[in-house]
Amino acid sequence: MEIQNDLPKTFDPQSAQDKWYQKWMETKSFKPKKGKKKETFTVLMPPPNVTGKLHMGHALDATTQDALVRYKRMKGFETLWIPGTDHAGISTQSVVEKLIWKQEKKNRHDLGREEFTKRIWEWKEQYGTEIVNQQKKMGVSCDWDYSTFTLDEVPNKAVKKFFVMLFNEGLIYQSNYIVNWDPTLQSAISDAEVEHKEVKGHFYDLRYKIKGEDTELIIATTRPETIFADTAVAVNPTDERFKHLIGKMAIIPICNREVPIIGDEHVDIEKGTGCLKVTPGHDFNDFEIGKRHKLPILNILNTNGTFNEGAPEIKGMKPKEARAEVERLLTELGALVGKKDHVHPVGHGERSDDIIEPMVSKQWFLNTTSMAEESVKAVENGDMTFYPKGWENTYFAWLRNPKDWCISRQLWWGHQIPVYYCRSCDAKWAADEDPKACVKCKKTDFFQDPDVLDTWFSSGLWPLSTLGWPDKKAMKEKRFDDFYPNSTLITGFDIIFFWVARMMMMGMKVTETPPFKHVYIHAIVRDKQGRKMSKSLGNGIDPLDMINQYGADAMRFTLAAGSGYNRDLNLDTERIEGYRNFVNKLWNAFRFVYPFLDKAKNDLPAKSEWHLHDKWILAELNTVARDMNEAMDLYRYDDACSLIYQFVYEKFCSWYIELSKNILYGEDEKAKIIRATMLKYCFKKIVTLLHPVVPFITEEIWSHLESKTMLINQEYVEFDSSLENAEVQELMNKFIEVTTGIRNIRSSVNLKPKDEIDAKLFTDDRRLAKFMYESRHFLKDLANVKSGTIRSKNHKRPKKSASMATVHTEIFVPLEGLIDINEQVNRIKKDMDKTQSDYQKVEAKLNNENFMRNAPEEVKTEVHEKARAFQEKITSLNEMLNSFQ
RNA sequence: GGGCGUUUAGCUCAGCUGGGAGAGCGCUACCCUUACAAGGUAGAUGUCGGGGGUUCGAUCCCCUCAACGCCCACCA
Repeated sequence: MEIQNDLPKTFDPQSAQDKWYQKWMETKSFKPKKGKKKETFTVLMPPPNVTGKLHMGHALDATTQDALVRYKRMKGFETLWIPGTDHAGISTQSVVEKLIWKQEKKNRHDLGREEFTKRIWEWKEQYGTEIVNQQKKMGVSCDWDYSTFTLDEVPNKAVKKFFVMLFNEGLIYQSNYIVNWDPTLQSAISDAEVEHKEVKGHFYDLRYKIKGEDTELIIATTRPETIFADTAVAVNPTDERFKHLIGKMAIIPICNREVPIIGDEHVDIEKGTGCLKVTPGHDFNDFEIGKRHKLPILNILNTNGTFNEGAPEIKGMKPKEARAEVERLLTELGALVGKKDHVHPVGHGERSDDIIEPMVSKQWFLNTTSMAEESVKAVENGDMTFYPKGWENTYFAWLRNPKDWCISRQLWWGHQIPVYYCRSCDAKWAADEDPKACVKCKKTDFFQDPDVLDTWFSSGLWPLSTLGWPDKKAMKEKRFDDFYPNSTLITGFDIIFFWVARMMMMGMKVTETPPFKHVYIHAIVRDKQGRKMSKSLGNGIDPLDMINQYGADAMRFTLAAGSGYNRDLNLDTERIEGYRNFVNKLWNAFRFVYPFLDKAKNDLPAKSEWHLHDKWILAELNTVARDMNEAMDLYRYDDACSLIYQFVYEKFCSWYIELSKNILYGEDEKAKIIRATMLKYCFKKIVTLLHPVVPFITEEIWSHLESKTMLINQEYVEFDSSLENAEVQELMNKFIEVTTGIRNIRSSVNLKPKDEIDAKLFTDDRRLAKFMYESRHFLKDLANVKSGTIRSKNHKRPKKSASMATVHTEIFVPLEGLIDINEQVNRIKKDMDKTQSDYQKVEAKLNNENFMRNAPEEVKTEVHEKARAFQEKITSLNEMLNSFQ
């Protein structure tokens, strides 16, 4: 029969991608719509930084979120997915500043604040659009009308509103405090932005003279260049060696300044020499010691990290150079008594990778103590849940030990701090609207604080501001009341405290409700060897390359299949290729069904008309639907993918389609119609189940199944108890086992596919016997069985046949003369050995009194059943061996 | 220094409340069989990191050791 098929032999992802994304946009399919469920479902996209191109991590983000969003939408939730981009303060400012330097040899100060920020805006317009285009390529079904940039008007209002609120409560305060100073950025950064790295350095032992005595102290330090800022020497007050010196004065070498010797518990007797130089201006611990002892604070660094006039001998030098110079001076003076290699952690700027200098400066801080407490409670009492649960430990670790958050940055790109200072009086106030006059003296000579807020300050308010808060009109338009709180937040574990914790604190502070109910933490994408993808290693994989090469669906399926509760996802492009093949397999399965679609009815026939194959495939499909729903509800994308993958290959293509050929190419018109209907029905369910993960090919196939509707709007497949049929599933499993057995025999004697065979089956399973008999035509297609007999096991077995046994059926293929008898006998003996060893294991259990006494009834029945089955197989194998006698 | 995690087939990983070890990729053999060679059929492969314990029974629970990874922590 000549079958017409105008579908291409391989699936073309690119055209489907463009076509359907456009269609979905035109039909506004991404906008929230009331579904059969009353609830809404909200997902907030972690806004990518505007600093550049999307990487695989974003692709994973996009895939897991889009799959979830499409799934929930199909389940009938009124679903909203909010996109956006982040201004990423430090990151963006330095990228653009570098670019301008490269092109024009000008830094930001040459341009001035206004011009410089204007340039960043221009740059943002360009890259922001590029990011959106990339996301669209991936198929993200977010509502673009909700798209928000962190520096938009509403987020800016949110930032000011929140700032003023906390300022007035006294939770935001300004203080001279020791902060992490990044000399490259020339700004303070928060603790969370500091990365500690092991650095090779030295332990220097320095000799300090004691005033008025002939003794000295040896002090160990890794930073001799900071001696100029020392304001004390500390020993442990219980240290017998030194406690008599407390209260005396020590003399700092080089500068010959006198500083008090103090006793402080912080000093570790074991560490170093047990004597500590105290530098409150440039060391976090020393700052605390200084506070306890009311020591003066000296600052010997400029904002660019060079030394200032406080350290005349090394003025203008950078720390490394200065250290060498100080070492030289100390040696000259004979004050350096030792130098040992020493590896120790040193803070580096997350963005600049520069060594962080602790420095005292006036900064804005946010006291997070009570907010952190609330955020911890919300997770403890289940108002917010982490998936996988283990990540709550990371969250707790951070929030149970809250530190005040340094929120001011000496940058230009960001939300300027809404605090105003009067030049005419001493007034200082926060305002969420541009003030007209000084709140106190009413004069108009005032200025705004030049600093901007930490990027994460606006990110923390993201769940609120994207829904319009605090602007009443915007909140109404964006339906804040319907969509807040968000349902699920999906993100990587690397920003649990940067972002998740901050959103929790800030969201709960404003609304007293956690901003989301679930947080699903996905893996970090690494290369196939488990290394982080990075520019320096050159092992990054560009999602767009993958989409061009294999299609968005294949990439998405790969990422989803690799995402469960794991923390690493080692991505090998070979896997994408493998799933590209799966996508193509699905396409070709559809190509098979396609020519018969005109025969298919829209509704399933009455159950009485269903063939056993139909009952079976629908039961299997139903099981898969149930399990996939469960998997998706738990964010087990890996399970969901593997379930449908297995079903499509192992059940649907290998058996149901193969078994359908005999009917569809046959003469029985009625049977053809029923089978075509069934195939169409199955296909609709399959593409529905797959759509959240591979939206493009499924929508394409759907368009051939139902031209009037779109799959994106269909209802997801739910479990239907009326389709359950364990009996038929068992029978089909046996059928498959026997058929595979016959093929196995064929393969073992090297028969060509064209060689027809005669098969003799022996079984006492009467239902199976009946079904095998009815399936004789199918066996011709499946294993080229020309003729055969089916008998019960009390019949005589044929002599010298190729044979094998399942626990229920013996298969004999008479091939006398064609087979190697020894080989066949060995095969059976090998099977016998295995079966006997299996049997002995279960038999041992049954003979074990303790097992029989303690094991639960169902386990015992199971073991009994196994023993019986093995026994039956052993009997069968013996029959076979006998047939060679 | 503290915490978390990982260790299962050559590779990447799954194994729920303990009851005969799984998937994908790769590999081997044979096949261009009328949806698909981006395919089909059949097949091989594991002292479930080491040691101890609990149990009738441990990949799974407990203890311990080891290796690797990540996070946090004040640069004496």
